[in-house]
Amino acid sequence: MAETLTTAALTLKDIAREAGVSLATVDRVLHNRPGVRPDTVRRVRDAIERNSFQPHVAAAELARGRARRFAFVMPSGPNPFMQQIEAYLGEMTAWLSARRLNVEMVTTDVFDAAVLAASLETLSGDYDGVAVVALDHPTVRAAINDLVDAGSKVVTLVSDVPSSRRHHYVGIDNIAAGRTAGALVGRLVGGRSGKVAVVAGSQGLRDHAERIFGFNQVMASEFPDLSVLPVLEGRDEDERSEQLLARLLGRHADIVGLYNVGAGTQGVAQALNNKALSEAGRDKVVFVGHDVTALTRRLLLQGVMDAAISQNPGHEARAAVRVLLALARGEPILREQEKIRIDIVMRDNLP
Amino acid sequence: MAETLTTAALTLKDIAREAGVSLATVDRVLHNRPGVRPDTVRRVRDAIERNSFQPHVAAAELARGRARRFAFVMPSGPNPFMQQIEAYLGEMTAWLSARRLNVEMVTTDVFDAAVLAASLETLSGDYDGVAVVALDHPTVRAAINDLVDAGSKVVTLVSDVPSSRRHHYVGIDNIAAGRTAGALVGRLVGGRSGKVAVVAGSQGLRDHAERIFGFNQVMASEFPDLSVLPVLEGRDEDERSEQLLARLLGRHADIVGLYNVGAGTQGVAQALNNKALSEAGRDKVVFVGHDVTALTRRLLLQGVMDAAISQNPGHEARAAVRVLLALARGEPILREQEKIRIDIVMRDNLP
DNA sequence: CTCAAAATGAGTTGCGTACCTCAAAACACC
DNA sequence: GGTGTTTTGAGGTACGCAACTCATTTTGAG
Repeated sequence: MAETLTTAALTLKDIAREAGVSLATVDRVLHNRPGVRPDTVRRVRDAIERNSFQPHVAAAELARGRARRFAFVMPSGPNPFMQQIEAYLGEMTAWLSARRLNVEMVTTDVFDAAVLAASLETLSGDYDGVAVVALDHPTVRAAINDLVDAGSKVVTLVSDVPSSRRHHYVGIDNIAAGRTAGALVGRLVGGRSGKVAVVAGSQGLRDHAERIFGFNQVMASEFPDLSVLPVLEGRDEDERSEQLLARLLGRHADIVGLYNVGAGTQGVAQALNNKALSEAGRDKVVFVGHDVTALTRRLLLQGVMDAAISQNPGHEARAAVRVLLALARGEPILREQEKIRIDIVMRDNLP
Repeated sequence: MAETLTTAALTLKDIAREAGVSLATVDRVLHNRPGVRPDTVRRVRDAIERNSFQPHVAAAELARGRARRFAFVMPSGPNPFMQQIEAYLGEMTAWLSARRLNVEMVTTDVFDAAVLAASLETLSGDYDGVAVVALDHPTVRAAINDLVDAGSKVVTLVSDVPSSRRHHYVGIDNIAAGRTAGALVGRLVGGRSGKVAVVAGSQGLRDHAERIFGFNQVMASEFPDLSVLPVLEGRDEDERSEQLLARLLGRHADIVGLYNVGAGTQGVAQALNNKALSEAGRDKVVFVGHDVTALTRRLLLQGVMDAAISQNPGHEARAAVRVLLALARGEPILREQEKIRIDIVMRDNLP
């Protein structure tokens, strides 16, 4: 009827007694300090293991004294998604200062490898942890590795650099996101056959490329009645996206679906809402895009957009902080908790 | 370019000096202990406010000494959703014991108000916090209020008792969940017209009733071509659900959609997979249900089920612990973080 | 066996708060 | 003014660990 999930509360002193050594030696083992025989190390580790001893977080935190410094390296442009991340970090201030954590925002041009790498270099050695929205480029990869070597914990945010030695990635699986978009477009089109348009920022961006890959995968294998048109590269700009898409819609009368991979949503929506189009009596185009912002929220409510694939920015911000903290403390990471899920947002489950 | 989100690290001593009182007095104010003139209380509060002082969580936790005890009151039956919650709590053991938190599972018949209330009464006074999957019934409400009066922090889990004085509810908005299910069934049916079946556990359960309400709302207002059949009450049992549904499918040849509100999924799926049905050359029935379990996962992959509305059980378990801890510490709750979102899970974004 | 180096023990201090005691001061009341 | 009560100050101890010093023991190489 009742079952306890936790163990007794041992202290380092107990471990020392168990292992037959002094507190000083346990301390040396626990912090990988030199001057302990391998044999003794093993005995201490065994005692810790046997009793599944967990150092008291509060005591450890209190004893170390100095506060921890984390840096968030974010794009400098007016990106709503990033602004939301900043906003959520702002909401955590009480939480952060109660734990004596200092979080600093560093903005930079994350799309220029050299600039980004330079920004990262300036942080070297000064921070316990760094979260960075990273471009996947050799220069950036080197900068990240340098940070790691300097002792910082590094977490990539939103966009990963898998070839670097970063400690963790906080963000979604973009291939799965693309697959989900594909499934949604296919299903929501509802059996009609026709063409599907894809608008992306650039196929050079890792996350965009991966999403397109996943999207095509699903379309090819599961919706043979739908054919995907060549990807339009709108560079995440509204005007350009609108023009390209408008032209495409003009050329193909049988477009029934649209996947907008990145930003430029405003332009895409305008191209879809074009008067000439609706007057031609064409079917509604199923429109699936990314991220819940003020704009996409409105479009979903209006029925212009049918579904948004969303990675909760608040969750990303908080997860990044928690992961950095856990890494800095040497605690295990709750992988399930820190995993960023792919949310499907439709009108009725708008958050 | 760089911006800090946190404030200086003051201590209680600083506040005492600021307010012109001694440490003891600050302590009395902070813990609402008696024996301080209202005027002095104000001076201390002002000093705290002015400096936006935050007590050091780690120090407070260390000083109080004794561990905190939390109880989770859960249904005793073999409910996969609840089992997942237990499993996720199990994964947190390291996290919990590092914070000296004791979590105990108490199983009981949560569907019997008297039994549940009795279980709650036995916990009175012994726990810092209680999370309970609660039936909304006057007896239970009273028991919850008693717990609150005895000094425990109380959180309702999955199913709420809004009229009680519980401190927090960790779970989804079930009306919105029903609306989402409605939108999914409607959209995935893809323009066909016909009838929609609804299978629930019982309309007496608050969460089921709310889901049905939301579902009907959307169906009525947005999908006039679909008519919802009277709700089948399967009592969350497989056999009963299967029989009822099979009979209904036999009577109505034009059922195109199905919403399974609660459990009994196995039976529902079997009724749908009935040979006689497929041999009759009928269209596929769009099937939307709740929760991602081993079973629904399989059904989604097989294409039998089209979408699952999910409230992430891991998230619920962790949120309940975090909320109880924050309440016990007197910390503010990060509402955005602890809000349980309604996830739409389809084959391609299976977690 | 000798001696230096390596390993270990014993101990201290401090982190910021909770919680407690006891004495002193301020106050209210008659 | 004296009395009793309320309010405040001063100080101590404890929590579990990090980080450090210094003395002592053990070890291994010559």
